[in-house]
Amino acid sequence: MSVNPPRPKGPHLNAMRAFEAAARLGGFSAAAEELSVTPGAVSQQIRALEDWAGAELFERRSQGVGLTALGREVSEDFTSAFDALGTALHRLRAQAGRPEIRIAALPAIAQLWLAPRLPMIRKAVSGVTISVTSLEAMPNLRRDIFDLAIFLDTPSGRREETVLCADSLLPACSPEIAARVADAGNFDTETLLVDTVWKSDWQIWADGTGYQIAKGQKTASLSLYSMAVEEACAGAGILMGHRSLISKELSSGKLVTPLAEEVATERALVLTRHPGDPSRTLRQVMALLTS
Amino acid sequence: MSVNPPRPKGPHLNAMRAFEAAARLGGFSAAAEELSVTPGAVSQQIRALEDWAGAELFERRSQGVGLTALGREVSEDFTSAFDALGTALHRLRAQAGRPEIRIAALPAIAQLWLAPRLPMIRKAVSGVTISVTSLEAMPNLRRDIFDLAIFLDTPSGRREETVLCADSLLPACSPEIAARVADAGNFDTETLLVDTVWKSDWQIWADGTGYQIAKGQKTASLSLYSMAVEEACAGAGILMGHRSLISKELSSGKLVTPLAEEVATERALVLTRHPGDPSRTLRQVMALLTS
DNA sequence: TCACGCAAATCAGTTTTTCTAATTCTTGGC
DNA sequence: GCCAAGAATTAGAAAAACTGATTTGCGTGA
Repeated sequence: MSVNPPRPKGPHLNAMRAFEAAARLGGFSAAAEELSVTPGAVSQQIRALEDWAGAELFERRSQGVGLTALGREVSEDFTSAFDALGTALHRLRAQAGRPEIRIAALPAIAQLWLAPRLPMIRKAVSGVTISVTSLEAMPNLRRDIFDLAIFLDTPSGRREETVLCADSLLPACSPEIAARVADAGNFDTETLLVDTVWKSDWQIWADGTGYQIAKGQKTASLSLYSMAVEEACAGAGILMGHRSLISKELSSGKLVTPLAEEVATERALVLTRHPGDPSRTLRQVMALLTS
Repeated sequence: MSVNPPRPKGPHLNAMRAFEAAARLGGFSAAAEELSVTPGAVSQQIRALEDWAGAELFERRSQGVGLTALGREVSEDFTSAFDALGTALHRLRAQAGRPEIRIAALPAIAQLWLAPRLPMIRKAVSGVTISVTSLEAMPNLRRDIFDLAIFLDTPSGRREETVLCADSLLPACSPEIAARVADAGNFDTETLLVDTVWKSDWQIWADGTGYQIAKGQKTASLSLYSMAVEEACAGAGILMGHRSLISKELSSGKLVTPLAEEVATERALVLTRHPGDPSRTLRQVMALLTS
């Protein structure tokens, strides 16, 4: 019982945040992704928290980690605390009066679906800064400060979600290629345009329709879907199109469907807002996006 | 609308914590005290948060700060979020199974009231580490990780508070000095022992009893109350005693009261625990302290 | 059976954040 | 008018957090 021990300090806030993210997402790498840091950083932070508590929060297994009983016990507490913090931040930004709407979207959605609608929105809410950030994966709206997110996802039916339009897969190409396919009766000799993020789109479509993709089929990979669309318009091959994203090209005739079969997927273009009361401007933007 | 803007980041967690503390305590210096940093650090953190939000959270006034409308609007959100975080931490520590009870107390209370009771407690809950930290001011139990706090305070009647004993002021000195005072009929020629933290104790007592403290009264200042008690026992002067802290010396006769007048104060020795369900061990320790 | 890949641990070195220690500013009270 | 209190503002120092490279452990598919 020393007379004046240094005031005992709690663990660092960042360590708790790292633990919360890892617990919620089920792994250090996923947490690192969400927090925009390396997995090593998350590992160190969580280790620090465990050292402070004097007990392990995760079981380290060869491929990945799992929560210990203790970790499971406390993770929801941390999650709801950080949710509350996120909500506080959202309110602060909303009340601070700097009028800004931040939208997160898949790169493909940002360019093919959102971009054509932006001018209309900017005009309707002039004076409000609209910023669009393209992300490969849906951010956690309770943590990252976005007002809206538009991603291709399976609708969950939660109140903060709005389905913008259903998604379906259908081949699309320039009219010339469509003619060649019609002549040949198959697309075995054509190049298939494959988006690296949605590698399996062709397979999904084939499974849904009964078509076979030939062993020696030529393919070309593109890392950006919008680039694949442009290539398809330019006659570089056949794209496996998402109807929600290429409707403009289809109606203008730049792209046509060489084969009629269309496969509906369980996913849809989903607009998600932060849970909590939306501002008037936000409601306005949502209405414009939904219409 | 650049294609891949860096993911927008929120403000640092520490900045939010600094804001929350300053908002709750009504000033940067008080927040700095609670967070164990300098006021400059708090000032910088809050400035960073304001920059992020694009709006001021505090009105800077000549002596101190006041919340702006915006600051007032959001401060409770942050407070409850950090309260939730504190509770999560408490639970983590409690569940982690490292059996430890942390007690915060005024130095005087730690040495004069708690120390004599500690051996009994240690015996009763052997295997549990009992740590005592002496602090000049009551910590915020929702933030600092203490299980119990014992301070001299006005009871608020909240559930987590237990009054250990009422406090009252009465002069105390060695029997020799008491004899001299009885002979002279006053203490004008004696030295008054003054604790620097409780400077006004003599004045409070004088106000309560009608005694006058002479202009040229000799005084001796001590920064530790327990040292003042020792000095009084050694015959160095008259101490303004807190009955709750010197009852042992009074009953053993080491200290006696040269004047019978005792002044009750509205304060008491208050035991406070963290709000939230106490562990079995904690309940046990509380029972021992209360008895 | 053996590379391979995945997820995490580790560690040194670097970057970023945070803090301190002075000094300055403003203003209310004596 | 001078002083004290509380905050702002620096530069520089200290602490924290992060990266990048490497290692480990284990399941998997050729």
